[in-house]
Amino acid sequence: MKNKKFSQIDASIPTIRRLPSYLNVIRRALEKDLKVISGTVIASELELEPIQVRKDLAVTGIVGKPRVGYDVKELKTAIESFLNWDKKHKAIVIGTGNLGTALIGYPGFRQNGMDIIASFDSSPEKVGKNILNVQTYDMSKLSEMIKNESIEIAILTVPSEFAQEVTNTLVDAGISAIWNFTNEKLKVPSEVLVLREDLSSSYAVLSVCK
Amino acid sequence: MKNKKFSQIDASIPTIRRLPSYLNVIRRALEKDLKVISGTVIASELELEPIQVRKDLAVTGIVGKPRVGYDVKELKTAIESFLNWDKKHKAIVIGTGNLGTALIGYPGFRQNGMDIIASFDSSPEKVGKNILNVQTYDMSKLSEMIKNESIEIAILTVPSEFAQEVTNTLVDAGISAIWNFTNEKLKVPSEVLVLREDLSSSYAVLSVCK
DNA sequence: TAGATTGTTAATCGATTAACAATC
DNA sequence: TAGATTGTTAATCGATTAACAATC
Repeated sequence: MKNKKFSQIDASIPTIRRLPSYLNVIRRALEKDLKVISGTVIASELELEPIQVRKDLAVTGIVGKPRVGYDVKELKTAIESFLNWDKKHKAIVIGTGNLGTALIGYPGFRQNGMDIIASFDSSPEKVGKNILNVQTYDMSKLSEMIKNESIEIAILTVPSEFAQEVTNTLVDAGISAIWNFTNEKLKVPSEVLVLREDLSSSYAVLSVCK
Repeated sequence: MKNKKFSQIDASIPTIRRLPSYLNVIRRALEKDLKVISGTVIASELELEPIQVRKDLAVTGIVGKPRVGYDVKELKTAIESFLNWDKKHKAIVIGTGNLGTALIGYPGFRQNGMDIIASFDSSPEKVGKNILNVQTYDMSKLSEMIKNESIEIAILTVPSEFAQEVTNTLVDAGISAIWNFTNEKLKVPSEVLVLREDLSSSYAVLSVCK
């Protein structure tokens, strides 16, 4: 694989967010045994502009062939590598309600390097249970697990009123990224990355846009 | 409530997405019996720029008082009305797995006008079950329900491989908005609004941004 | 070859931020 | 009154889109 120049981390968030869709299309092309795929084709499948696809793909360092397109295998590798989806990312889920359980089973995670190694809940009847081979522990074990297992991502699906309290524990234990599925605005030190998955804001878009 | 001029629907998507957070802060202020709140205070609670908050709030038609801020009750009403959260929106959930079940129970929906009146599943052992007073029906009833009950929003949480098939049924029955929780790019006619809730793209951001 | 596609440089578009007069 | 905050107009910033030469 020729990476030629290493393009700095100059990918915008919108670009990063589109890459998984490209990867979907490309993986499907690979299943169909296509050797080569053009930005034009990817764009039309996703109803995007070809120029946007080309610009986005460029950040992964891929080099295409004029008139032909991109080598499918090479492109798959380039995107996976750019996204770090070719490496394991240890994660935990905090709160094993329906949402937490759904996320543990989400196929798009495991397929792409996310390794959920444990879940946590404060309810005694959930502790000790096993969800798709993921063991549920008591909250008191949270801190220890983060420290000992070098967890990268904490997926937070507890009820909103406990969100900040749990976050404080996570931060003290040295977590580096929190995926926040609650409606709470979390207060964290600047070195901790919080990504908010905000269903209310999406619902707002639906409500306004008809 | 003085709405003065009716500002066209010239709110950007990012603005619309921020409004629910403002509403959260404002509702909390109301619980504390505050009469008035400034954009500066809202901004600092959410770690945003005051100018952004003022600009965003302006789209709701609210008029503040220099040196004082906004009337809390008036502002709450203005945002709720702008978002159409003061009206009922009939919705259905298709696919009552863990994710569908979680969404049926999501408090931020019911509180803000979303009225989930039914759910659908293809598995016989789920049909007839009751989740938080929401009845699960067989998929064969889907089309009829949409037509008879004037459903506005279909929340799609079926496995990806059935997403397009179900979508076709929804579109044929005359749905106007689909909230797509699958990874599938849905093909719909241009008059149907599809909002994709894309966990893969968020996971990509987390993976790249450390 | 002719023509489709890439990749780069420039133009456009839209959202965020800054500046500041008006105001209570 | 003095000073904090609003709301408007202008400037900046960044992402998307357009144009086009290079190329296989």
